Amino acid sequence: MSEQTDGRTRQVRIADDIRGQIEEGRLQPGEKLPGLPALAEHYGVSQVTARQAIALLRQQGLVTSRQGRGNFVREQPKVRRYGINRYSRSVWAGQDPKPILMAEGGKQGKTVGQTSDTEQTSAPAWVAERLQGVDEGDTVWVRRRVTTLDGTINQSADSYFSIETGEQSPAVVAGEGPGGHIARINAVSPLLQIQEEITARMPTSPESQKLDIPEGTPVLEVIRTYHTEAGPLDVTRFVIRADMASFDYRFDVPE
Amino acid sequence: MSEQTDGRTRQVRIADDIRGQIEEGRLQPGEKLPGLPALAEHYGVSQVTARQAIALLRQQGLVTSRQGRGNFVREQPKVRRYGINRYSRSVWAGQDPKPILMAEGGKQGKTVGQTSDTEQTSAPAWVAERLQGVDEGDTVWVRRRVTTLDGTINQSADSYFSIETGEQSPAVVAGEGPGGHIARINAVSPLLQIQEEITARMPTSPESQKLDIPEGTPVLEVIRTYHTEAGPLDVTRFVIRADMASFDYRFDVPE
DNA sequence: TAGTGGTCTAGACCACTAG
DNA sequence: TAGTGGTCTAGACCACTAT
Repeated sequence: MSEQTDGRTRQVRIADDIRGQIEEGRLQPGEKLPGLPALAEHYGVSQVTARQAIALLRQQGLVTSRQGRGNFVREQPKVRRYGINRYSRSVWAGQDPKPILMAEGGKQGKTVGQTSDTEQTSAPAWVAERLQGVDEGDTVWVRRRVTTLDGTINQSADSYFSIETGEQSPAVVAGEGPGGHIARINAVSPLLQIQEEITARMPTSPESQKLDIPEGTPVLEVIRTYHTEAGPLDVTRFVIRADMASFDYRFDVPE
Repeated sequence: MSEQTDGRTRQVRIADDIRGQIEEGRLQPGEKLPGLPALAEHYGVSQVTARQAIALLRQQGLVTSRQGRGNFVREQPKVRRYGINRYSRSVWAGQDPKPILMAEGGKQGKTVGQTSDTEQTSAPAWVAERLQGVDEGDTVWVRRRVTTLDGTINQSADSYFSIETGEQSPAVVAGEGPGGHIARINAVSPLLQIQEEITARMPTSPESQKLDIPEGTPVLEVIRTYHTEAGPLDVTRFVIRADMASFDYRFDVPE
């Protein structure tokens, strides 16, 4: 096992040591760690082992590595708070509402990107479970978007609609037209409730690439359903870098 | 770089290949992967590189490794849904309410563990921000708990209270007495609103150990504040295995 | 060009599990 | 005992960054 006293391997012991230095503030965010040769020398291990220790820290989201430059204590990006008042009627009922995501904390945020691309696919299970009258494998509409925030890619959002919705109101599916998306939904059928289901997981490799997610950063997966008088109309799955987002719910005590 | 055609390294290419097999269902959850020597042979790489590919999959939460046995496609544990009606008045206003976490989906769940340990500490910044009249570093009460669910450790919960709350109602701080925690809070001052703030991150090494979290599994960090007529009384931080939890919020469209 | 991190190899050795 | 994964090494070579 090549342990020495406790049950920790060399790489773990080195990682723990460095993590301690970060937590104590002796290594500041953005600061460069000693190079691999120096670390290997200092701890009396091979460079490969030193590198493994750094890899552990990277997986914990504490360190980033930049080839040809060095290893650095990771700087935490600003988190955006997603409060429920970003859905407020007063926001989207106006004529030129800001994008939903911008509703709150949009002070220093500038949305760029917003790739939008609409097509048909077969409904995944989790969509079928939530869209009325849609079974798994049925053809549905998807609108896929990737949003950039302050220059860094932030989230992807895939919105699913039934074929019927597409026929009745193409503008909703295409995400175009006057008045903002919620307002358009509301025009089709009055919007009653909003549901958000949240989990977290590690991104898959393609997601890491697509969203440019650094190692050691999980994603929040949010499934949002717009419940209208005519039933659920829009089921959207957001995948958001967890280190850039915080969801905030405040509600009365339910009866 | 030792790439061949695209920009992917060998380890990534192998990992992607195996991930594809998992997603297609050709490798079923719980199934054993080929051994490292076989993988190395099949892909024409060294065992170390094959092992690295497996490590990537482990980091993505797709594979677990058991020493002396092999690598296996990870089985997803059952997720528990945390809906807001676990806070319903009708649940805790009764005389012998179930533990909050059990309120919903408690059909097959058996809570064991529940270590509880109350002491004083100095308030962290995030507590001071939320507890009225408490500054960072002030002395406050903490009650720390670790909850076991169906035999596996599931979450830790640290509840913070001001010293005043401790004087006025020791039972609330100790988490003891008749009627369940929410009811006790409500008795001190009527409970008006509940706030939950959610993020996700990778667990630190000590947390991984304490909560027995497998590699590639992030944690959800939930900060729950009980807002009473007299202000926020209880600020609790939950750290929950993300692969065992899903939070569900459904609310009316805010004005 | 020199220094940094990243990938890969071959081989040694350790620890755990099964039969 | 044989097979599995886990750690570690030394050294080769690649890719990126600074100067």
